[in-house]
Amino acid sequence: MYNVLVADDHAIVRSGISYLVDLQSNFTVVDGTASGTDTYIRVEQGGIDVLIMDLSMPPGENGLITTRRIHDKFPKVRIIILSMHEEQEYINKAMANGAMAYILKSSPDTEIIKALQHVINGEKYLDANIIVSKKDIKEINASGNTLNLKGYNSLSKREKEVFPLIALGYSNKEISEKMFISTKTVEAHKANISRKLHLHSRVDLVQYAIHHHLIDF
Amino acid sequence: MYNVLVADDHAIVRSGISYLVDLQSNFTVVDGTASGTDTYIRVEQGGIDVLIMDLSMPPGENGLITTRRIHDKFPKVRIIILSMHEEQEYINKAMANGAMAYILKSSPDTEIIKALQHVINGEKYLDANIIVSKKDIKEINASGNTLNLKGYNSLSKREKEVFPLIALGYSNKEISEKMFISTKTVEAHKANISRKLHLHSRVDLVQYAIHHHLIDF
DNA sequence: CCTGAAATAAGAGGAATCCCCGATTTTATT
DNA sequence: AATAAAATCGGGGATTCCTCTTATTTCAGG
Repeated sequence: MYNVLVADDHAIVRSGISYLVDLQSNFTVVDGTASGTDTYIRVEQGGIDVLIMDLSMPPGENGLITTRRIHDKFPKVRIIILSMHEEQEYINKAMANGAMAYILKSSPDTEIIKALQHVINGEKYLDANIIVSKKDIKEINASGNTLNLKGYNSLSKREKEVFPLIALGYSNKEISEKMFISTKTVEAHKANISRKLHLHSRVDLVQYAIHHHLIDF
Repeated sequence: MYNVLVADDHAIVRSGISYLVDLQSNFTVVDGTASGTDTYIRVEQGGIDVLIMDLSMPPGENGLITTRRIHDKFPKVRIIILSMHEEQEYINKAMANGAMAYILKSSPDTEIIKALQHVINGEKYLDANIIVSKKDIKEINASGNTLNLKGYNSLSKREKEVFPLIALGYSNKEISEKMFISTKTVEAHKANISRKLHLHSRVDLVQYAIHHHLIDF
């Protein structure tokens, strides 16, 4: 019988997972935690074979850092990450920091069971619904090495003007007319923003703008 | 015996809620859905007394707009919103658009049970962990937060899926890959949305999506 | 069974964007 | 004054997007 700890900031999710895990004859959920620090403390107390953990548990320490800390001190604890994010970046980081399995919250319940069975056999497991391309892995490794911590403040005055307009859906032409400059200049600003902030698509720009409150809703 | 429909984009969460609800002697979960449009279609088919729904179900129609649509057409269906957001703004909008209860995902499971019992008695219910002032309650009852869905309802299911993706900045190609259709089909959906809602630019689309809460932030 | 809406998608032509390069002028800093 | 950064714009080719037209399949309603 393997003892399982469930870590998720949402009690409902903990209940759901606990129910699923307890249905398995060789697993039992012994506890639940709602934050990274609490999870670490609970693992420290011993008796945990498998940890099923969400990556995002605001506020406070997130699942990724907790994964790293627990894996360093208690390498025997198998960590299964249960996340809503299916971007390659999250998966890579989780696996690189000590996770043995990565499954999606949107996947059928059977994925958790599969992950449990794999990790107790010492095998890694990736959600069957995750599509991984070699190109993606290359891109992550390429961009991950060049860290830019400057962020938004590294943008110039003009770039800061252009940014929200892009996020709001204005075309290069519309922006150029609004600012009385050529579309070529808009292109330049746009490219500089993407380069400085390591954003590679319009979606990235929109998300960044939203999260940094460059646009109001 | 009351029939419950559970709507959440994460299968794990649906399982957890279903488990909890089925433990109650007078409630039974009859179905689960993962998107706003699917939820509406399921309610349309009948036999649903209570709907427990997440506010955020990307991509596609979100829970708020689905609440409004279902409440307009099927006012007898009691809607319980289960959300990760505890900001007053979300609560106000949900209640103003037809929800009978609002509970937090981070609350203990007992909150769902309390909400169920209240709504079948025709009473509204707010999560006990939410701090509400009397002033806030007045604001909840004010009608400023209600959505107007004249045009939106003329969109087809597929168009409602494409719309938020466009607003979030996805390119035709990215949308086509996400939905496993050709870029030509995406173009067709896009053109139909613009025609039906009389929106002529991407900015218009984004603004409409924001004001009608088609996208979650 | 017929009709219409919905979902799918192809072609063709022109507009816009993206991506590489380089260039000039203005502004700020040292 | 010298240097650096910012802001401006262009060329050219590849890609994508827009618009309009047409067409097939499926499916629900009368």
